[in-house]
Amino acid sequence: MPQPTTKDRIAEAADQLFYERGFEAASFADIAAAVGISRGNFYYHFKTKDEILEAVIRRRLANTRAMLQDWQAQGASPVERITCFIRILIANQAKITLYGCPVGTLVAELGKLDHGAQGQANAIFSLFRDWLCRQFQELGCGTRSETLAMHLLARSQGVASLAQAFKDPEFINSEVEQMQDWLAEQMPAAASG
Amino acid sequence: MPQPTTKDRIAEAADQLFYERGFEAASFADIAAAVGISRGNFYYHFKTKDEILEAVIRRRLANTRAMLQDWQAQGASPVERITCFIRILIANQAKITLYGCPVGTLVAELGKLDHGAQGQANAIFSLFRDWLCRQFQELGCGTRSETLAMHLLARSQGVASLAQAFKDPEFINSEVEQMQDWLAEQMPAAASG
DNA sequence: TTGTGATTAGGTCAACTGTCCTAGGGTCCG
DNA sequence: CGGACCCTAGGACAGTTGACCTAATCACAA
Repeated sequence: MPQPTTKDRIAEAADQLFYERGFEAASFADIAAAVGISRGNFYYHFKTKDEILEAVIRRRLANTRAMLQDWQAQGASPVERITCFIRILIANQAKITLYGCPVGTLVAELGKLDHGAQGQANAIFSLFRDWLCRQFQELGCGTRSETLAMHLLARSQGVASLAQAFKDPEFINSEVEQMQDWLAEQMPAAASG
Repeated sequence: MPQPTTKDRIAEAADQLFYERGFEAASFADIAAAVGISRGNFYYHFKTKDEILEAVIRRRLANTRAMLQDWQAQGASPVERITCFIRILIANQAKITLYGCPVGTLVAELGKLDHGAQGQANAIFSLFRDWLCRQFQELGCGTRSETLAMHLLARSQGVASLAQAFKDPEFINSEVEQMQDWLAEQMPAAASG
């Protein structure tokens, strides 16, 4: 299909607005204005706001899966692939400085709202965690792989949080370098060197 | 004063509710119910919601300052004092697993709302950063001190984010241990050992 | 052409928000 | 007693929200 459907365009606009303003703060009217359709028209495509949220999460899950597959194909070694992950922070530097991590901020907000979709949103984190875990296993980290994956995920989250708080994109560069050094230290062969 | 004023009780209840539900999601009605006063009565004590937010931030700033002073008195060495900081994650383990970091989630939300008070809320982060920076300087880390302070702050944020996302208090213990090991490595005297 | 289902615009609805007003209950002082 | 002042309760206000309906429009097949 060459043309994206209206449903897709709504999901795309909602995706962006949920990121920039948060799930609750982004209203139907905002999304409608962004797509260029009338407010009432929403009901035909999505019956509730939660349905839009689900569509946005499904969209992000699909995009994340595709990205991970790309990295799997691009990176020759596990270290190169994990480096791809670390570099998202740089690729999205400007947006992260403004709005933080899309996944982290959404999961945090849904958690505070006791929203049932928090589990679905968290599946994006799980996607990254499991993929990273597999890379560390290939690297030969064995049982430590899951711990290392969670550790790297946490550090990325922390970097995004503080970069947004202090509006400091440079901090991202500094931490990314440290993460790459850390990654080099995790290679079992180099551990004793 | 043995009895806290109504204004203080409002600020205290708002503090907790802003933490648990977020600033926007916590309504006047919620806070009023928590304090046990009528909705309309708010206007006498706080003219706008932003005034309540300012009071909450002032409250948190004061509490943070007091806590840092306590650590300054308690910890004999800089390492012990920094360890105090790391251990807040464990002291507040249950709440962090439910609601994340109070400072980080508030700053992130205010940032997304383009709220003018983000700078004030961020001052809490600066308080921690500057205090940590001084500890690292005393430890002999010199010019690296500020980088180390920001790094430790970021890691704490990351740990809180993921603990809340995965609802996993155990992850906090695991990361706290690593942070303490990392801290030991930063001591210049032990760098070559 | 007519018909049919997909899509849209515009508008209504109750519920809730932060804001604001007013009447009155306390308490102290003269 | 009476007036002044701090505090409170309850309700009214305009604005916004998500939800929902209906009539009109579109594309396309028979």
